[in-house]
Amino acid sequence: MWIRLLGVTRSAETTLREFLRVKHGTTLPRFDVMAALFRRRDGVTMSELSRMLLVSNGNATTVVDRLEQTGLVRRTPSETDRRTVFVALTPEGVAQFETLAADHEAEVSRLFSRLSEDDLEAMTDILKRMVAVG
Amino acid sequence: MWIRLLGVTRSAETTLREFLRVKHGTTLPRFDVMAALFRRRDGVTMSELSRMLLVSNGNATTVVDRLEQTGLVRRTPSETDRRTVFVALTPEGVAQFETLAADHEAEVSRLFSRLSEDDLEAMTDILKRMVAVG
DNA sequence: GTGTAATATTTCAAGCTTGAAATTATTTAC
DNA sequence: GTAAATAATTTCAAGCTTGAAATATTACAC
Repeated sequence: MWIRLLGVTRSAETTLREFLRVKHGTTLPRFDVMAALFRRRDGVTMSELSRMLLVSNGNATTVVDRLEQTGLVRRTPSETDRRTVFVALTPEGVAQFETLAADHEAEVSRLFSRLSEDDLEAMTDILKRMVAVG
Repeated sequence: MWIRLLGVTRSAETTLREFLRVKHGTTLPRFDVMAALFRRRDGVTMSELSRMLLVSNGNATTVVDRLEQTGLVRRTPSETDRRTVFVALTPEGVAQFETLAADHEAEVSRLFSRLSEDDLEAMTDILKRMVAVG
């Protein structure tokens, strides 16, 4: 089961990576960061971000660095705690993500088009119960 | 559903990576290669290997390079086709993998211990139908 | 208030991963 | 038989990812 789960996930990721690269000139990690920031439009801390994406802190730093360099993302130091930094999409980031999002959504639907509504529900239900044994 | 699938898979991978690092001083990609070679004890070509693991050719090359350097894996040029190379576990590789395998298996079971037999079956069934829309 | 622990982020080295280009070898169409 | 297409592998640059160490700041115990 685990092998199969990994296989399906990897295939889907490969397809999505290719899709983002060819059609939108971006990468999966960048998309993931932007999606997280789009969901939390007023900004999140670096730690929150890496927890949301299940990646290391160092990783979040470098991906945000690159997105910041291309002007899609902005860092704002917290005024109350000088350790923390808030990250948020810039207007350009929001705009670019909006054009990506619908397209990406369609691609995901296409990828899983073989599954019925019942399948999706059953799958989601099981996945919910799977979270974090640690 | 896709978000959740990705989340569960990433968490599991993180746990397994940590497990392999701490308990066995190895990495997930190395383990994956060894597992593939263990299943096909008489050897596979580099291309077969990367197809089995769903990684790029270049990636397979570098992971095999490192495993070869530490003597766990051996490359043998084909006698009939001078382009192809067979990769196989060395006796040390087999021995090391055997001690890993049982332990890894137990860790995977532990990770998914919340699921019933029925869940596992339902999940496997759905995953089977999900493969490769492309 | 001071010292210690905890928290937030970045930096760093090492390894992983990709896609494209390069190399070498085989097959196929004429 | 030869040229072109196909195939197997490696090399390469760029980017991703991790875990640990370093830095800076805040919270807490006393």
